[in-house]
Amino acid sequence: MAVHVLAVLAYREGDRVTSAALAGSINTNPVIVRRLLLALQQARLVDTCKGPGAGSRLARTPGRINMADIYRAVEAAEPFATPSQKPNQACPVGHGIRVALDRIFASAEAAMERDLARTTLAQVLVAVRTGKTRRTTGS
Amino acid sequence: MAVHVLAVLAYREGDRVTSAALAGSINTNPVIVRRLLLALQQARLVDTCKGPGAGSRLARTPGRINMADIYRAVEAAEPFATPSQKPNQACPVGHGIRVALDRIFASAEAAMERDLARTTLAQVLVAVRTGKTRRTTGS
DNA sequence: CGATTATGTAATCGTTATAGTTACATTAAG
DNA sequence: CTTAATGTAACTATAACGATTACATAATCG
Repeated sequence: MAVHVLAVLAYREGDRVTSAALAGSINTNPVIVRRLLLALQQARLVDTCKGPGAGSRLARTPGRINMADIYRAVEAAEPFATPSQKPNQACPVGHGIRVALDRIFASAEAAMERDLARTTLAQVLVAVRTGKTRRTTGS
Repeated sequence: MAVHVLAVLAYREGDRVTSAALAGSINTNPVIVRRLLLALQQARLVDTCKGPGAGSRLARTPGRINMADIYRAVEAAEPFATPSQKPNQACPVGHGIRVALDRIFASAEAAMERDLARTTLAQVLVAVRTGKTRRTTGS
């Protein structure tokens, strides 16, 4: 959903857009959009002003924002479910499994982010217009 | 958590283990374990028998089961949140964004699975025992 | 200054996913 | 037939997320 917000901002390149207008495009509530914008502000992806005639706009050109930037800005929690309860420490497997899995999952997430980084917001905008996804040619 | 189950099974290589015993190691309920085992059975990762003295064991050696196998067996839904409501189709961005994002996310997930596939259950077992994670040397 | 416009933020509700729990049917071994 | 195990359904609890309402705050413009 964060991508949608940024895509609309990219569409109106340069213009400031209000949270109400963004919410209209996503079919949601302005408050939801504002909460998203807070995260995007902290990540220095958007630039928001208050007051009449104000709103948000991209902090950089769409070509310099990639999907990994957005993912990191928005996705606070890990994509892997962390069990609420600790495993049985008495069991030889339960004892060390957490650390081992954390490493593996961190690596997997890093791989995913590397892939996401290959697509910029500008490319998403082109894909939205044409219906086809274009990627940077592999390294 | 599914990894934990399989790691314990790998630890007792060959032996059949009951869901109650597995639940003891994970500090959870036997029913939870059985629900996991159902998914692992469908993925042909474990072999389960009923009756007294029965239980589950690995269907292949730990060296021939990797993290991507387990991930695919267990993770039914996508890791990316799919908005409940459709975007506003009247908006030029809302119109085509779904398709574009689906492709990007599918690619990212594939990248993650490729990374997960680099670690076998046997390697996890070694890591659990030694406290260090070893991976296959990059391609 | 003061009215208007927009963001920031808290409180609350509904939905969904997952873990957990209890209960019971089913199957296989002895 | 008894017993030990899985298969499965029903229900509860919890957490995450979207949605909604409400209100404080800041900035522009008359």
